[in-house]
Amino acid sequence: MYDLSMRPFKHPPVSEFVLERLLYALSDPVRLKIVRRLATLGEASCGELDGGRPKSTMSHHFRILRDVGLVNTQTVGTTHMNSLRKDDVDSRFPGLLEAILSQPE
Amino acid sequence: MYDLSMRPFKHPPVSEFVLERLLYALSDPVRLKIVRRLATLGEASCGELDGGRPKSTMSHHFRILRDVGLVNTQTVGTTHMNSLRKDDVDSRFPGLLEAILSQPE
DNA sequence: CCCATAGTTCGAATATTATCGAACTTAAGT
DNA sequence: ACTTAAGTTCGATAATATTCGAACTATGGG
Repeated sequence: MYDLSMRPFKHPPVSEFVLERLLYALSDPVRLKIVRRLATLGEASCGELDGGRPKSTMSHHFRILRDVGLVNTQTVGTTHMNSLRKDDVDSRFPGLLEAILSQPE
Repeated sequence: MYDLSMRPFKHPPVSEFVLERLLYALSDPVRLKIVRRLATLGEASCGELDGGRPKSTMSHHFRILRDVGLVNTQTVGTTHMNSLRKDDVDSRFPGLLEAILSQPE
């Protein structure tokens, strides 16, 4: 009973970003890798970033990344294009994303 | 059957630090606050940092902080003195700790 | 209109985690 | 010795998370 076009994803405003939740989101290896790849690719569909993992698993991780404000997802045709909310995260937590993503893998 | 003096705490070498685990450790509000206070105090006993929480709970959190390499604990008399392994963390993850701890509470 | 594609949602199993009381241990003081 | 102080460890419980299959839903193409 859900409608993709009528119910776009909820993206929290910057004012609702919470440091602890952001750190938690990034503490999962799968999610950290997603964020890393988005940082280099600029944007990517969900399918491009699964490492052979089931769609439902990836969908779960993307939702968490969206919920904490790290990722923006927009529907383009049948695919969901994801990108980092870099400016938003930077404005709320200056230097944080850079400090984390610049660390060696 | 444990012996405090014979079994000092295990502190992982810098080479074993793992970014994801460190982020996870800091994603808990209780632990993040411990680390924040250690950053300002320099060092503190376990008791000084409980927020009225039971000792067993605090002991749990300190162990996690030790296990990921964030905190050093040494026995001094009957108390355990904790301090941040700032230099170690910095050497492995330059700028990370600063970036996290400088964020507004 | 039918079908494939892309991804979400639901449900359930499994695994981790947080919290705390109770029992324990060591060091230090009396 | 006895007692207190400071933490740790154990055990149990409750809350959360991860993973994935199955069913579902738009969109776009033939």
